[in-house]
Amino acid sequence: MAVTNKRRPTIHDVARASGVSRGTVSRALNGDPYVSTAALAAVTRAVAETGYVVNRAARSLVTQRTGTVVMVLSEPQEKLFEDPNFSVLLRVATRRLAQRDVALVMMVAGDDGDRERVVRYLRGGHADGVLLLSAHSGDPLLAELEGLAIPAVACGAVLGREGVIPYAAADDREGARQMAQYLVDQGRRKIATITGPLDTPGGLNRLEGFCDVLGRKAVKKLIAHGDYSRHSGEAAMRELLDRVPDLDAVFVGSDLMAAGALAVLRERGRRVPEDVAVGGFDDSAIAGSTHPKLTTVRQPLEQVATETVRLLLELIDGADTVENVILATELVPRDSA
Amino acid sequence: MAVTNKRRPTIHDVARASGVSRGTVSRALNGDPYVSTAALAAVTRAVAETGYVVNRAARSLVTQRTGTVVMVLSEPQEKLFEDPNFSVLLRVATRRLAQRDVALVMMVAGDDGDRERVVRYLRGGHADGVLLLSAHSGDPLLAELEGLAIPAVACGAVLGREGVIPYAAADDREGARQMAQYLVDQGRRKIATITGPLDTPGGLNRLEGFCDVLGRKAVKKLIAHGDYSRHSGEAAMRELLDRVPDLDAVFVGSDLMAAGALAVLRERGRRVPEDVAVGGFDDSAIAGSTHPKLTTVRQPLEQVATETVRLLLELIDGADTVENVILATELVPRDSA
DNA sequence: GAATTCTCTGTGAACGTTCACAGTGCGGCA
DNA sequence: TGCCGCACTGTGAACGTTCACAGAGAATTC
Repeated sequence: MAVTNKRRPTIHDVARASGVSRGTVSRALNGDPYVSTAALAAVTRAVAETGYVVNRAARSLVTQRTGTVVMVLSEPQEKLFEDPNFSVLLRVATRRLAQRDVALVMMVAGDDGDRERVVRYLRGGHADGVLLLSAHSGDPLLAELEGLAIPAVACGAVLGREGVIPYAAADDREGARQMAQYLVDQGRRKIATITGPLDTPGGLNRLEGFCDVLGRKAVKKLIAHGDYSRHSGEAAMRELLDRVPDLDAVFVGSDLMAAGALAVLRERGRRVPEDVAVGGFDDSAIAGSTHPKLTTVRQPLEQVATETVRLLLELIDGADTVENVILATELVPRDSA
Repeated sequence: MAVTNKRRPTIHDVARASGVSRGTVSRALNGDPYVSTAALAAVTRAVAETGYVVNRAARSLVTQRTGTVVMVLSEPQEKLFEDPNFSVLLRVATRRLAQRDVALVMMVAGDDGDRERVVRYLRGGHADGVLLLSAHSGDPLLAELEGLAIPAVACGAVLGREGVIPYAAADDREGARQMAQYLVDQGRRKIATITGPLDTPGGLNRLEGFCDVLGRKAVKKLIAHGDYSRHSGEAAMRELLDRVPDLDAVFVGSDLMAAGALAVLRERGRRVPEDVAVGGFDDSAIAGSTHPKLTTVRQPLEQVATETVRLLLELIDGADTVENVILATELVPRDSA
């Protein structure tokens, strides 16, 4: 264990220390089978001795691979920070990639300037793949991405490009069905819904699932739209109450919006769940902290993240295509319904 | 605008296209003043024409700089995702770094395996600097970091190393003073507090500020401890109510814990703010979504992130030392006090 | 008018890897 | 015995930059 030396040890140092050549060290390090056991042992010892760590820059200069993946957050309104889901995705993805010694670079693609930076970064070949988060269908980044021909995978489907950009996601539609059915089974008769943005899979598919159970025509007047923000949940709830004063349940497309809806219901003097039952979606941290606690649909975010990473790594490793992954949801009954 | 060419253009291509030498292109690209306006124009044009983007690997091979900074999350309990502050820090830091064309790679340092990976990454010279998030004083990573002699800056002080690891942070102590004084001014007489972990600056300094106003001896029996989680806020509130049934105010060290405390107060039949006033800290998203809305202390997280990045870049640019930055807090009166 | 400085330019070397190629020695097989 | 293939090894070149150096004119100074 050498004291802090000014110069970092190179592969030459390891070669000298182990008495073999550069090439053999490289082979030993990269798991080439044509390395004698003696050489392998010598190299292993020398690496430990010198504290050698491969220089990625030099390696990627010749291999044309970077060992880096970019996570792009395309969140136009800066509401990312309101979304507790995001942190889960980040944490899990980082870990999974780190296990394969792949570094995760974060980039925000909020405005045109951001986007240009992302594209420049990718075009420069600084990453082997892209992990897309909350990409909307109209996102101009998507077109640019396709031109780049770089492996890309999304967390949650990218609407309109389901066949183009592979993804892993929760089964939003089935989850919504579960909740709608649950409300029906509780004897609710006038069930409204507050959707997320319809250009996101969560917004669209949760509405679809809702309609699957209740009938598209029957719920026509019982739909209001939000944008996943708490505030939009409040606004949509007000709108619904004005339009359909006698509603007795509402399925809200995200826990955060549901928290907003709860506040409005209270403000309007409706008791939850006695007068109005409320169902959320996500089972995020906020679901346990509302009053009353939120009955919601749990989506397996950790698994979504794990699978997304797996897909991306497969593509990077040369797979031509990969199968999308859809994960099951689970209804979590609490106090609001 | 060439069609997707197989080979990425190199500096040689730009040199050829602009009729100058490699060296001149490099100089033009890096803002060297000794470049004629004619050459600069030719290079600029050629870059646009060829779609050239510098190859970072090649550059960092010779400059020994990577253009990369690591953000390390040392959060032993996986409660990162409960913390809305974190996303703000991440978003702002990413942006600020991107503006300087520095990439941000994320690493989690939860267990020993994680930590080993972080150290190996840094020892390999893969990053120019480190951004520490929520590092506790006993974190073994800190010692390793010092041995590495790599620029490191923390978001929030690292207790016990304030003089070693530079930081930007909110003025926790003064913020706590503001809240304590506010509660006193409202006529509250028996003011308790729930602290964060005392090995974090937020835990310690907010308690200090509280004591500054109320007197250390006077509050001896009125202190309970939490760990920033919602659940710990509930437990601490119960403990306080059992010990001091006639308390009429409580200053809670984080909004999330305050949300827990509110739930317990309600459960025990105390009206907020009539019977008990509650003050939080952070002004995070949750503060607006509790019932009643939380009176809290706003810490300028975006500024904290901005300043942290600035300090780190200064160190990377060669500054020997930098001054810690302490930012002012602001009391935000809402309904809970 | 010569010497000196200043601005700008091109060139060779180096950064630390991997890869392709050309061995070398050894055992088996005809 | 001679030949071939096999297991393993070493070496030169290449990846795409930047940097130090040297040199060419032009401008400035004495």
